[in-house]
Amino acid sequence: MVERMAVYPGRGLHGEVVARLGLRIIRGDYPPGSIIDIDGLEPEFGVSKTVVREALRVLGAKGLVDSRPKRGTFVRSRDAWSLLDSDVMRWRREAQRDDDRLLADLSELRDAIEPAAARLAAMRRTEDDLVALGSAFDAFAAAGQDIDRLVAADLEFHLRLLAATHNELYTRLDVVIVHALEARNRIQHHPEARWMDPVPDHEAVLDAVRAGDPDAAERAMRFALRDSDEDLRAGEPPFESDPGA
Amino acid sequence: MVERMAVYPGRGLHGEVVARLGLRIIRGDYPPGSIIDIDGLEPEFGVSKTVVREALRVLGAKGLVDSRPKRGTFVRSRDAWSLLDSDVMRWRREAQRDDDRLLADLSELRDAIEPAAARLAAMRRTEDDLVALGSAFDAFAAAGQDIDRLVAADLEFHLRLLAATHNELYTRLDVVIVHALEARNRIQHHPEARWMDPVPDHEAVLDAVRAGDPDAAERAMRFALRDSDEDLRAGEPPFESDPGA
DNA sequence: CGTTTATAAAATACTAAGAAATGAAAACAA
DNA sequence: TTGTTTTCATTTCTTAGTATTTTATAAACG
Repeated sequence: MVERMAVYPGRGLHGEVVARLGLRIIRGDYPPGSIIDIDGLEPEFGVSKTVVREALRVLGAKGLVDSRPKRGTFVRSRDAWSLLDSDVMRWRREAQRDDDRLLADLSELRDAIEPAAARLAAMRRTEDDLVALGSAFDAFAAAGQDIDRLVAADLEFHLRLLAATHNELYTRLDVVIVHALEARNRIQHHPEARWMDPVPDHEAVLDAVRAGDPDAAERAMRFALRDSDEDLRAGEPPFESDPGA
Repeated sequence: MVERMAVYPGRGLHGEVVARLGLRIIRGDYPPGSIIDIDGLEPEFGVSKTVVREALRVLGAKGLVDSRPKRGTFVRSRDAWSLLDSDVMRWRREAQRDDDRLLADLSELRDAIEPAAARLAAMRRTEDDLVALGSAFDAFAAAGQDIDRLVAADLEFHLRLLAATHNELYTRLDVVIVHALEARNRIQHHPEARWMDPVPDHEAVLDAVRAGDPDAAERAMRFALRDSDEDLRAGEPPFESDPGA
């Protein structure tokens, strides 16, 4: 099983402050440019100034805030935020500010990354990669109607594929896959809306990667993503395409 | 001009510690799993324990370290590092540990991202985007033999293109472009190795984006990237392809 | 009148020392 | 062996105070 771990919250009191402040900023409670009253924050969270400062350092490391003598601690403009950071992404989803737009952005990024990753994986996969991909696929196929197992196996498969590129930067884009799938699964909640069977699409990708056929792998992945997108569009606004009925 | 700003170093004493420790970790001075003696660090950097702690918080936010009671503060395994973080990327390049591999990884990522970005840009570009792209291109064409101006305009063009996608996640992948170009320019230092004229390739991209033709934009970008890669291969190992001469 | 140079103040930045909480491992008991 | 308690190293947090940086203001100067 692939392990992933978010950094914040966790690890003590200050992590709590990081999480809550980060969420607030992303939610827009403190608009960019506005100054955060850190002395007022201290009693609010019931922690000492040191903890607040450490939390702000962490948020600063993720591009959310900056602080200078005489000017104060302020929220940086949105284009300074590390939007690809795992925590920032999670806070964004928790804020549910623009979940639709986020999902759209994530999907567009997947469209670029995953076919290319499939291509690279077909060229570079090791025996271990194939074993991992194979077992993820098997779990996928064996999940049947169990939504949770299905979702987990789906994620596992795509992450293993990224890893099989043996390109660390592709591998680190796992955050895109994780949140794209989570966001999608939230929308696609109603189980009775039987979507297209995803197993054949994934099998085609796996076969191409096994065969070491880059072109086929890329093509199969494009196909799988398109099918998945269609499911999504079909799942969301019920029968929007049939207003006359 | 597009503004970019690295977060660390800067902003006081603690930023210095962050930068130096980050570089050390990425350079491999403290191998993953090893425990960092923070009490010993204190006199070494000549700062108080608080500053060391804040620096470690920042590094923790970027996935480089973690610390737990009774176990100590330790370097996390490499696959926890935020390799897409701007600072981590810079430290990696400063460490020059595996600059070749990094450049290869970056190029492979560009191959996936930029054609897709060109496609999106062709569909979504605003009038402002076209003005910005146009002036970047003009600066590019007018740079002549001035390497520095040429490099700056090149970067500007590609960043503007990312921005024209109007997809924040694509836009934030600017870090990939920035470091890919910087790493490339370091290798491609010798100016007399006259590479292929890059202006026509960029012009084709610009024209397609102007015309709102996604397919043409994607194609043109692929073409430009391929030419650029060939320049690189031609520039590095002199005449390796002609061992018999 | 405009420009440079001192001054003041507001906020962060840093230091220092100690108390509290945590959790891993050892000691102990069943 | 297995489960429970105790120990203790280490981080975590608190508190209080000092230093530094930067901006804005005002004064001196040409």
